[in-house]
Amino acid sequence: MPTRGETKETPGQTERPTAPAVTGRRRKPAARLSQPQRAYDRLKQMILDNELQAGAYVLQEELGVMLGVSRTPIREALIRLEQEGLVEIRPRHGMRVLPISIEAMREIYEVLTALEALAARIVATKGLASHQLAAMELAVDDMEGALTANDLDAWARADQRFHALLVGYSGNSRLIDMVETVIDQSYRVRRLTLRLRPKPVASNSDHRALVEAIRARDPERAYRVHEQHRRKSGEMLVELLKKLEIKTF
Amino acid sequence: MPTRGETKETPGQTERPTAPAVTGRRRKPAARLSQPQRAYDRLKQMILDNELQAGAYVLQEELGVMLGVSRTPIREALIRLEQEGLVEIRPRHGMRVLPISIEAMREIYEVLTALEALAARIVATKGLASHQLAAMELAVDDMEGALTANDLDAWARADQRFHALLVGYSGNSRLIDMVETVIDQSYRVRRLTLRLRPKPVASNSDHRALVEAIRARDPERAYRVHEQHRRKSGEMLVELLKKLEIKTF
DNA sequence: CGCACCGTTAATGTATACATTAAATGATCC
DNA sequence: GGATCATTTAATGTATACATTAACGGTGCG
Repeated sequence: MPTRGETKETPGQTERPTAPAVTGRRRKPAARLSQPQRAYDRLKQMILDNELQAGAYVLQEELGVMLGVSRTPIREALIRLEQEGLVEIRPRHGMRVLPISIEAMREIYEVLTALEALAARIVATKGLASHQLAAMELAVDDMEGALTANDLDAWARADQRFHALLVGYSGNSRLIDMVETVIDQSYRVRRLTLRLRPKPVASNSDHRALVEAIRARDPERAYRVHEQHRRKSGEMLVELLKKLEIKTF
Repeated sequence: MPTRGETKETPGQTERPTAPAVTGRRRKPAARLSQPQRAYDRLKQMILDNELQAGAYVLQEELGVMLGVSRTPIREALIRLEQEGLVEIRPRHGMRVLPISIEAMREIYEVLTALEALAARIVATKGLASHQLAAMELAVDDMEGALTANDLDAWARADQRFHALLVGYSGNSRLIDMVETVIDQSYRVRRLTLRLRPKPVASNSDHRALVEAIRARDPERAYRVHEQHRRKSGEMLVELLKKLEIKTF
């Protein structure tokens, strides 16, 4: 497909190229963020960091006290978190951090695989500037280094960066948002299983193969390689969860 | 940490098998819906029906008067609509119904194609009960009948039903939600171009081929057939929009 | 005549008061 | 003793009052 510059910028949604963790909306760098935005950021951070235990009910009032605001901004933050699938709002019981079931992980990796494979195809079709390719390669190098140094957290960060770069380079804002949503939903499980899973050694050759396919401008190879990659890790995670015999996280 | 309650069930998200248009959340059949839910439903309906013109700014106060509620439920509804990519909230100008650009349509059909093709693969892998296959075939029959009767609106409804059935049968709630989001985002454009596009005659053989692949339990064929189908219609729509030389809808 | 500054104001952001309602409790009756 | 129903109550749902702030227009100065 010709990468013709379309008419203009998309007046569509918020854009957020490779944001790492909690961002949500808003982009004003200097402006003091609104209370709902701050509440959203902090709550999301607490959920992802497991400071708010999955399954736990917390009342709006308590959340307000925790963050030093009234219930109004809390409610608005909760609505967003609910729509992102991180919490559930139950009429008289407060909000509940949603546990992730095995079945949920299956669902998540199913869509994640399809979406990221699509991103790989798009990126390989468009081609990348050399500094973009370099950024992806750097991420792979960092993963390799982290593995050698036996630093699993550093590996996870670099891996996350690699995938975020790939998806971000697709330029499709809807794709980017959707991937972020499911990545966030499954973040806790990945984190908690990081030290229980086999060392991610095979990952790296997958990543290098993807970069090569992109460099070679071979969309179908990029698609296939990356789909396989995500499918494998998804299946590994689901199997791991089954073995752990823990129903939810 | 104010941890209350224990890890109990593992209900993922809201489920909504084949809901046709506006639903959002909540499922209580008899219960009177909350004001935010009602506001959300009505506003979404008005947006999709083009009663709220794309690009138009409307103040929260005005929306409240329109729906007979205060700003509080309106705000909560707007947050959801914003997150679904239907409106934009601008600090002092009210909310704005987002116009759909050509670029946005490209993005939407890119992810829609990937997600529905995934649904086709899943459904063909699992297989369908005979009444489910019958429901899909009925939708195809209805499309055919509508075409013969030259009733484009009926055709569009049946087409929508067919695709909703396919995605719903995948059983993947995240997939279902994501498809619904982009379908809603692009609804207005499809509606407005319904009479400008060539008669959707090829569609039907695609649909029949998909049903056949599902019946034959051939996931890769189902995937391929449906990806082609959505890709074609996406490209057709984008080309049509370009020809119309209208930048946004 | 134009530009910048400042005060006004309209709209939102936020807190709070009030209404509603489902859950919990206890008393009563079988 | 147990179950049902009325009552209480705690939490949310909703409206409203108040605070904040950016847009706008007018005025004065260069």
